[in-house]
Amino acid sequence: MEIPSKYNPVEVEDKWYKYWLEQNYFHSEPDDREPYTIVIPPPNVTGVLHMGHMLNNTIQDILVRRARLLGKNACWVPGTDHASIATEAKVVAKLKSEGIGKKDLTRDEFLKHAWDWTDKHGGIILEQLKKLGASCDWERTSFTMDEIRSQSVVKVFVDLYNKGLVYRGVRMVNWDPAAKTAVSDEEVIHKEEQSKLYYVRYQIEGEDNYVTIATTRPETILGDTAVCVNPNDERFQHLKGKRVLVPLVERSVPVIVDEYVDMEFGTGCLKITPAHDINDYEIGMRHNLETIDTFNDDGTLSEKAQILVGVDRFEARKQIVPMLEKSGNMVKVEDYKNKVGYSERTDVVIEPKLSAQWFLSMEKLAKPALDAVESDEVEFHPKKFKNLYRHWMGNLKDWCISRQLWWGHQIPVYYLEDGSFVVAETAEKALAAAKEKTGNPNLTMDNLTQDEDVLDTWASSWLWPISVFDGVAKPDNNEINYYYPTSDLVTGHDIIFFWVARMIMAGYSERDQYPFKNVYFTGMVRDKQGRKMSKSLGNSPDPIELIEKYGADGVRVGMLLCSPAGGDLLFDESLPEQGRNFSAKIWNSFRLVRGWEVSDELEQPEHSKLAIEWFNQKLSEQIAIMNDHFDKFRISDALMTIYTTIRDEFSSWLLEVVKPAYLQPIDRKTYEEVLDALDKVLRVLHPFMPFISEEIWQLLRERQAGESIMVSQWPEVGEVNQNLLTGFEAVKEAIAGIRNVRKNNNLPMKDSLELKIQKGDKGYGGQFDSVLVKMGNLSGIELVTEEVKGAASFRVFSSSFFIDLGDLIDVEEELKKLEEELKYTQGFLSSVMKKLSNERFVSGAPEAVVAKEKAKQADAEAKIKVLKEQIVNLK
RNA sequence: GGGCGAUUAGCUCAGUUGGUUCAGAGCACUUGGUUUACACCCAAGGGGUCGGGGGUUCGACUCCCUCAUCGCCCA
Repeated sequence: MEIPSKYNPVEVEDKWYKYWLEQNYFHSEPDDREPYTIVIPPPNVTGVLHMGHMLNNTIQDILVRRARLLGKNACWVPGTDHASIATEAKVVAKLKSEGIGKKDLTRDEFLKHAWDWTDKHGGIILEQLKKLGASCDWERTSFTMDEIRSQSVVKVFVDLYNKGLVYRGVRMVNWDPAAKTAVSDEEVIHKEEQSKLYYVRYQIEGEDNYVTIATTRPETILGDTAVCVNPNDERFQHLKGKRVLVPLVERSVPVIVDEYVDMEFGTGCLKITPAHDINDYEIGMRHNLETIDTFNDDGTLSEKAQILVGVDRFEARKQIVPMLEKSGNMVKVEDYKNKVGYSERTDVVIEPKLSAQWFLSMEKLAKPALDAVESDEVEFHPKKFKNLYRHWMGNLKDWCISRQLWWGHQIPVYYLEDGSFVVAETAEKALAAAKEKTGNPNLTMDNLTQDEDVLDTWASSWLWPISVFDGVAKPDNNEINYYYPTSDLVTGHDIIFFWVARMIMAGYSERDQYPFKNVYFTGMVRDKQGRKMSKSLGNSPDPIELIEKYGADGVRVGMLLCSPAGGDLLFDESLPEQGRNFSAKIWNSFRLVRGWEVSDELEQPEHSKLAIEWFNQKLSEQIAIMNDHFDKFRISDALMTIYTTIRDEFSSWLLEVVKPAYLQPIDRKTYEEVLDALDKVLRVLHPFMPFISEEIWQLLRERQAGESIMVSQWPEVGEVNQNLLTGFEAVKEAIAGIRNVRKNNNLPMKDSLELKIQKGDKGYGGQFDSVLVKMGNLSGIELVTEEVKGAASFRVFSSSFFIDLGDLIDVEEELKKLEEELKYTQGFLSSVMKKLSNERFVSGAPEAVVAKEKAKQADAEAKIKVLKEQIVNLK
């Protein structure tokens, strides 16, 4: 068969992905095997694939593919998330560009547009993941707003309501005036800004005196209902019991006292606007203050403001300043740095606003979820995120789960005409409940109005590990019983609260069990300069272009090479390039092997037999190391292990040793054994580089139709013979020594050399002589009992190796080398002796440690003896 | 203001619960190499008082205290 000299990933990757799909290898059904389950963090339907997804899904695919090779029933459930705010914003924007306003549409009409939009864009990311090689069970693809998932969300809402955990309340919420909805605390991003601190004076009612307050938001004075001072503040004792007039609107409001006021800040005198500041709201509650909401939902001033009605809040701030100056109330303006909350979704400044919302009480839900992580029932990788989690879980506020949007799950609350309500999964059930509640059998649907709002998107994604198996509506179905709890979750640490914590809560609340055993937190992908990747900076490469350039395997390797768990990773194109280069290396190794002519006549040479024996042991050792890395979720370490094994041990050592002379055939036995070794290597490589491993594996031997490396087996780790491994390491060193002598003396590889060895006590064993002869191109090995005069030399352990150079030897150079080596060894010995002569070390340290130090002493002493003799001989 | 985390080679980071030559890997760099798979390569090499200081210990990159710098989260 003709093997192309260059590996072509694009062609190969498409071919095998198609094959895997045809063979239905990705699909899982419950059976007798141990399940291994991952649910994908569902990407937003609005999104396109970015580097974060690449990292995240590469890791998931590695875990799933390895589980499959380990013989587990692996199931990776894909899907997407409806992303209420983000999607609604996109749809509104699209409609606007077509001249359609959301207000012009009915809810149903709008939803039709939203569904069209979702149908068109929603699957893009999943399609892109196929290019990456993701082995998801596509038959199970779920969507947070499909029928089963929607039923699940609604049912859970009703259940939690019936348990008394869902309640309706008026609260200060984070209002997004652009999206016209409440958002959760987690969706508010605080940014430090250069702003102004305005000093405004209020006239004391009935007097000609004033009191000055400081504020960053002068436009909110229109909603002031008090001025507050600290009860301990001597400066303001005279104000107690008095009233002041709010500037411009001339409203009379009381002066109140509250410990909350910081005497050091500003003037020590605080204006109170209960409708527009969370702290003011709480003070207002304590003092029974009036609440005047001076803003409309879109951030413009309302009728209640009396002036500047209809003007946007920022414009109002600009306009009110000259008005206050004119009225004589503006005292001064200072520059001031403060933090301002922005909406994560729309990037507009969040407005604290009082409104009626649905809340989920967190206290009961949080307890088991916190315990689970504390006790490592759910394990976080890396562990450091436990601290963050504990801190957050200990300071939980109730979760505002309603959103003033249309795109999402409409809240299953139905209001009667008298304002009371029933909560039910469907309209029919609601009607029945309403009839029962009112005792009026004649009620119809026309008498009921469903709550306009939808639920927060996270209120559906927190059920994801359960709802993808329909475990909410049918809590005892086969699938949920088999696949749940899932095995591992891989996600970014930025959504630990949004998503991970809430899934754990839902897991215990719904099924009294954790949703996943392990959580692997990935870092954030940043650019080379450490900046977050973003569209506006244009610093994010297009993943699909990267795949086309370096191959999916290359990109996967590149993502992992720099990605310790939890730490941010700085992405640079040299990384996938390195991955691509590695593909080429593997390909060329394979080409070498497949290019050999095989002879049935030839006996297996000793050196080949030894090298194969050694490599099999070495590979076993390396796989054991990889298994350990996997167990501890050190995925990039596992990759690095197989990377160096292939590049160094397999290609540079095994293949070089067994390689026949130019145009000479190789013996059958060696050839087959090398193919077997490569077969194993490919199988442990497969999770990381699924495509090239499949391509080579298929070309390696005749395969039956329907066979694939992805459903083969992860190699077993056998007994490892440490003597063999250390013996071979000694040969490697000896060969390096010979190469050095050649290099230093300009002795070309093609000229064979005679090697003399003086064995020490525990030195070179001689078992690998044939390997040494081949790799060093030696004409022979002679054992000697004394140093060889006038020869170049080097030492491995306590053996000395000599290469007679006749007159060619540079005595000065050789002496210099020996002196240096002697000096180093003596220094080493003295450090060992220092330990051994320390009485407290000998008595205090474990026996094994002391024994090792003694062995070091013996080795060093032997080496020093040899070196000294040689120096004498040379002189 | 509160909390968490980090600080190790030019860069990005490991260092597995204090003990072999433990100061490492990859990349980058330097030198040499058209050996008959691979220059997307091979071989060899340089480079760090493990942020500073103190402590515990026979022994500290590792544990404790403190300071400095940076980052993240929360208020």
